[in-house]
Amino acid sequence: MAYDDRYRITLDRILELVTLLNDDMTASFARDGLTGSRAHLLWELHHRGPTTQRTLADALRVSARNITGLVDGLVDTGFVTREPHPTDRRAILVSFTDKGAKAAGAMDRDHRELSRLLFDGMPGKRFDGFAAGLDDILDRLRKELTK
Amino acid sequence: MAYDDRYRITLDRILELVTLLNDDMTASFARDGLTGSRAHLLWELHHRGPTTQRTLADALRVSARNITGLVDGLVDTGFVTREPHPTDRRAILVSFTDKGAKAAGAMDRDHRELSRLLFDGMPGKRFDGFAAGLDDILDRLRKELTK
DNA sequence: TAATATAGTGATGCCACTTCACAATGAAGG
DNA sequence: CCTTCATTGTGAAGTGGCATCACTATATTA
Repeated sequence: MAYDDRYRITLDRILELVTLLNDDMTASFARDGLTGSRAHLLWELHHRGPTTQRTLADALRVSARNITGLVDGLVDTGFVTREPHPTDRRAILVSFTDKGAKAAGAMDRDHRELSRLLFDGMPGKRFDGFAAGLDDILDRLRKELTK
Repeated sequence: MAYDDRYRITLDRILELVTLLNDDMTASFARDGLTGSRAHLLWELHHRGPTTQRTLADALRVSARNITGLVDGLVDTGFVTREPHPTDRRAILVSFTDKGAKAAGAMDRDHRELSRLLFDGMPGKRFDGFAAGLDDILDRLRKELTK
């Protein structure tokens, strides 16, 4: 088999992995009453603590307007609250409710669980080989996209 | 470093790969005047030839109603046409226009090009190691999602 | 032929995302 | 202090993907 064909087949497998991961995570979020975007916002909040909407917009790389909408949804469904910013009266701090904090914790656990599902019990050499190749690919892609 | 941590870091890298690939492909589609979903439909058409909307709905795993919308968009932008089905007067055959066929060809080339960008020049052993690990992961994930 | 299944579409609604315009507030400089 | 400029967030309006429900037209089958 030509190299070119092996490359294409492997790329197809990567794309299949993308789909499967996406489906798995989407389903998992849905079980918690979340969408992917809202979960992403929660994830960011989990790592930053109470955060300004502007900061969230930059972190998620979406428009400020879109953050307003996502936070609206998360407030309606009880995951976060909007608190006044202590020093800047223009700004708003988004914070977890109890429900939101719990959901973020669940995401943390799901993340660990998924990583175990993928790798646990895999021969060390295979894992290392995979990780090395993955790093290589990532470097190539990052370079391509920045240039 | 604990194994668990290596697993989590590697999962994070996979997720970064997902994002980068997604961005790259989305940008590429946009250059051709396409969205991801419309490109997906074209891709399917490329591999099947003139196809019924019902069949497309099953192939893309979306509702029939959604296919109507996607085809509407692709007709408006000149990528496909709707032709009567020769034997079933309920059904519609979606076919490429010249522009659509060219776009599908371009997607084919882009796909090859991307696979080369990712793998070309990579040491054979590293590629093999990556491919083996990828297959392993894919098996685990497939099993998890079917059960 | 009558009952039933199937292909496609209108209506309606949710979610993610954008740009543009604008109000309130903050910051910097004269 | 006060004017000018920058920034935060939101209303308005639009695009696109997606779903369900109701309905029409056309098969299929008993």
